[in-house]
Amino acid sequence: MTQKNFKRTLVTCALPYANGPVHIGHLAGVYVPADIYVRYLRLRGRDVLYICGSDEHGVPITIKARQKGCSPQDIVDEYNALIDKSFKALGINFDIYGRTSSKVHAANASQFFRKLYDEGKFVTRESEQFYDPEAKTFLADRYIVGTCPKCGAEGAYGDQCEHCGSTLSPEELINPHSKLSGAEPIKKKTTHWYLPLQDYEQWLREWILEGHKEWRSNVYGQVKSWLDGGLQPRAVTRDLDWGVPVPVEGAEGKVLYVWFDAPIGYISNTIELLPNDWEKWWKSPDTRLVHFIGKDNIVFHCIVFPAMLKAYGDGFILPDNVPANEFLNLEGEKISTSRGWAVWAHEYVKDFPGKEDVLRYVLTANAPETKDNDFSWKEFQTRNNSELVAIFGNFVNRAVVLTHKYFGGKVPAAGELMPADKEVLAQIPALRDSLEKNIEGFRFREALKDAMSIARIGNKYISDSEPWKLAKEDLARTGTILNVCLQICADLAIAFEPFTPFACERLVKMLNLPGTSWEQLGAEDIIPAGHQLAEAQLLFEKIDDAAIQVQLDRLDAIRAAREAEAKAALAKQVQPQKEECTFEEFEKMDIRTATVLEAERVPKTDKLLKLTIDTGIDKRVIVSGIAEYYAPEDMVGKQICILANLRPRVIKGIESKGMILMAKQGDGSMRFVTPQEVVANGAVVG
RNA sequence: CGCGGGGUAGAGCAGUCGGUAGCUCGUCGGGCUCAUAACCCGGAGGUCGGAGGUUCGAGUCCUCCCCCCGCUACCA
Repeated sequence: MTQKNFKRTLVTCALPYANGPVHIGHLAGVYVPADIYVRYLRLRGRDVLYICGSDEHGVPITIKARQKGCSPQDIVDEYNALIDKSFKALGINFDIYGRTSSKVHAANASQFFRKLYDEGKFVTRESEQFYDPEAKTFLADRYIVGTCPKCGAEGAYGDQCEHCGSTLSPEELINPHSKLSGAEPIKKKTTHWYLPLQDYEQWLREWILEGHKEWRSNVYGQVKSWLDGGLQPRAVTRDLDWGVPVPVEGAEGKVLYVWFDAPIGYISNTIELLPNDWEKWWKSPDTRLVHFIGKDNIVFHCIVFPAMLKAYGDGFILPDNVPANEFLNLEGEKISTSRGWAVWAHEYVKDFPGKEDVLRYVLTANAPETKDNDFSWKEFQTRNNSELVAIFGNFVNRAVVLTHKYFGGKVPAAGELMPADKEVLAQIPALRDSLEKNIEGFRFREALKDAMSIARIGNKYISDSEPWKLAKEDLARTGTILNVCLQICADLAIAFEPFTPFACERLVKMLNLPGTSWEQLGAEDIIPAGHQLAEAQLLFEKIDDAAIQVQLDRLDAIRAAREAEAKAALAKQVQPQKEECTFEEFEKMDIRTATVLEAERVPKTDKLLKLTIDTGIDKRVIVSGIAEYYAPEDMVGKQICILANLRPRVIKGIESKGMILMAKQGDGSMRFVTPQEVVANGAVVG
């Protein structure tokens, strides 16, 4: 895929937003594939720089800080540290994990803006936006809530009603109020700077649509769609007090919009790491720039950021590829940070110590490279037990254990190779070739299969040649076979390094190798005869059902909590007021207190109770549909209110004379209306 | 609404230029016993979302429709 001879590769990963931990969706979409790519390039001795960091500005962080009663800085400090730690624990070691709240970034982003500003690359626009007079801040549509004009549901957002799904604008909301302070938003004029993207349309067209037809279809298609639709000026500033201040006089209270701010973070973080040498990575045409991102980020990395860099000029290079992944679901449902539906990286490393590779492996084997995919704990277990343990780990164990058994752990010399041996050894270079092509073409799922094929070949070879049988009559031949097996083990240590680095480190130790390099992969003499192996140890261990059940239970609990919450929200929903009625109409209703004397279920019904009650004027029977909420024995002796003069009606063969008054909630549940203190039966309510 | 990606065996995925549908796991049967009840061989299982069309021939091209996910809420 590489058309040019690049001298070095700059790899960036989407900056995680520092208002929550990272989860498996982030890992599968961006960080694991990027890490595989970087490890591979390093193993090949290529010059690579690997950049990431937290994205720490923007409205949601200020909201979260307000909710928690702390400063935005406290929030980002917490998550920056947590995320950084999670990545390291999973073997994802960036050259720098920076942050957009750093001084270096503030200076760099500010300078970047200022240059474009000075050169007239922006346009300004005045617009009216909603403003919260109490919180003294402008409000995004999302932070204005009110009653939906279409379905009447409460709590509809300024952009959409989640109850009926209609798309709204804040103007349409009935009784709009700020989610922050509850105040009614007012409209206020404000001026912002915009990057006129349409000016770059033709250039983008040529650069991507003509020049990068090799990009993934989802990326290419998305870009084409945007370009065909026509580009609009895009705001690069916002009214907010958290962010990089707009470095222009009279722009107090304005900061750089995060999407302008964040990608510059890639550059800032490079500057922070290499203050004197960073330009080589960003301004040399022989540097290859690759952005790893998720599909929601395509527009920003393929259109907005390149347009920014183009506008800035000064030799900035553009991405050579943007291998965006689709999304990963969890147990069939969309991953959601706000709803807690996720597997968090920091919790995983706590729950599965020493199994960092397993997650890396599973997320790669099932990576959402071409479409959204699903992560399930059952699959996680199966892939560990049937693939990592049974195929990879087991093969290594077979080879090493046999070497210890027959040769005291010393690598036996290879005698004359038989056709079967040669055939096996010949397959490795072919797989290496495929592996290289797949990784360099960003097909990591395929590449992982290639690596696993090496272990499959090993298992087949050792089964077919049965060295444990030969050991009795022909120890030399046994030695040759084991020598081949051990070379394959060494191949595995190299080929799997990008995918499962921790296991490969253990394997290298077991094989007692000084180190590995990609160039050795496929050679027939990676481990010399006579070389002493270390003791056999298991590369991977089985994961039992109990460990999986713990995770499934946790998810069930989240699901249950969410359903309970939804139900509670439903219960709160209030019916609109009924049509006006006259006093005379009300007077006609004979509402009075009564006491339940007897209660029994009506046979063959789910909801009905037959109640015998004392109304003060008589004892009568009322059939009521409350059995789902009250058991008969709870009813006896209770004082309630009834509508006494309701026309009698036969229900299930029982004449019901009147109606029990119930308070009915939005979710359908009911409660009695009972006098606060016991009163005489027959007291008229009115 | 529009646009982009996707809809292929029980599950998860490949299918490059159109030429009798593949891979991994699971499942069933057999073999082996060195190995973490692991490994090896074989079988069963798909009208390739639906309907039309082009073609000697279509999962692969064209048209229409249905479903899922994104692009609009800074959730990769």
